[in-house]
Amino acid sequence: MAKHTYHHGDLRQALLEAALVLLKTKDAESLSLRAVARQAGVSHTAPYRHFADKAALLAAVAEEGFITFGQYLKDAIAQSNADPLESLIATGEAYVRYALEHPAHFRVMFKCSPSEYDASSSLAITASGTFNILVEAIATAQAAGVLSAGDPQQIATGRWALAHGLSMLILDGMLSQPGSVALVRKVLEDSLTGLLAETPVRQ
Amino acid sequence: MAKHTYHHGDLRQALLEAALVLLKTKDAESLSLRAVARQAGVSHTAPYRHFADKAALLAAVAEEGFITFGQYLKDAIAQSNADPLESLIATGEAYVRYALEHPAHFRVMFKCSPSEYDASSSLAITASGTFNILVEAIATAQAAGVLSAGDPQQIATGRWALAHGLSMLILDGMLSQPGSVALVRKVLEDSLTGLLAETPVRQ
DNA sequence: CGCCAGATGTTTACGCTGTCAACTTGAGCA
DNA sequence: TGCTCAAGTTGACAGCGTAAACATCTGGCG
Repeated sequence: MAKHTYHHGDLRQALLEAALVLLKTKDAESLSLRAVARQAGVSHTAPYRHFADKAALLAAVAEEGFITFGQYLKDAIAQSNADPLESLIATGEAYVRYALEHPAHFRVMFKCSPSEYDASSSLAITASGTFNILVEAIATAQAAGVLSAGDPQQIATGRWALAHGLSMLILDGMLSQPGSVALVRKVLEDSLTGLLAETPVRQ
Repeated sequence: MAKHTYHHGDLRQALLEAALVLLKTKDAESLSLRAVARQAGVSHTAPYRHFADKAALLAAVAEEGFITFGQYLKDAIAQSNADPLESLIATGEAYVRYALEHPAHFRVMFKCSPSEYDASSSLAITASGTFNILVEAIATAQAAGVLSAGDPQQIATGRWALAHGLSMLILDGMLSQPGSVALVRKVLEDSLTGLLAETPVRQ
């Protein structure tokens, strides 16, 4: 398959890969449509044949991110030796680890304009699929009897928000990056056990 | 004080106010240096007499945000009737409320490039001052005996991260915005009491 | 086989952006 | 009074997202 024909063959995929290459070395801000096209060796308007606008390209890039991101979460659960509580800690750690290992990509994933989430877009479906990994981990822990009852969706929201906040704060330099790994685990644990001096009475 | 002289008088402050006006109606992305200058009724390079570059202007805008943001937190504590646990919940709610009421400004506050936090910049000092409000609320709760012992700084990090994550997720449309108020309170409470089925043993 | 229609990629152009250099204005001090 | 220098302006440049007009290839139909 000749790669140098006028017609590219699969430019859409090539553009996504080019974006990934740029995100490895550049930051999220400098990911311009034109830079992606250059990286793919194509004119600066060629992407418009495959994406409505820059936001659509970023949405596709974000979607790819959510897939590997979900893999991080699944791997973390798989390596928890079926310990449901350890799974919850591990997914939180994996969340932050993904953010630190792919900072630019992570930023793109969560910077897509809200309009991109409006409809039942492909991105929204993929993102909520990733979220569901967490929900199921919580349901598993509840079924094992180690986690209190409650809406798994809502509990997952709390865990997600905690990991997301930690990731963002570290990425934005508001937390000292060295030593943050130990801190992340401690915070994730505290959030499970609670912070009260007296153990609360549960019905 | 004639406002219409060639020399503006206090253009720096005027630019910050112009930025605030724009942030009320526009989103964070469209806050351009030139738009701020236009809003202030001044040529598009005038800001360079007061700010090194766009990032410096955004840093100043962010700093102003942290001040009113800190006021939200202080007000929340003041309205908690000296109940230390309620203070912790209320600060979390105030955090999210600020984010929802000033979404664009909130985004600017946490989008300043990490380099802006490098040195002991004015922004970094103000931001950590805001953070300290939380730290002190936690120390107060510990002194009152209602919160378990532990590094207040680290516990505050967890609370901050949780509120930050909730804010970001709501702003990015990943959480249904209606009904999010109740959810926020529930999540903040759960994070205090913990999620375990069995009450953990404390040493 | 020949050829045309439409998908795919290019060129050109527009207004916007951040930033720099050179210029002008005027306020305050000697 | 006149000089100096901070403060503001004008004009320019490259890069950006995007639209319109154009070029080129490919698949399917006669």
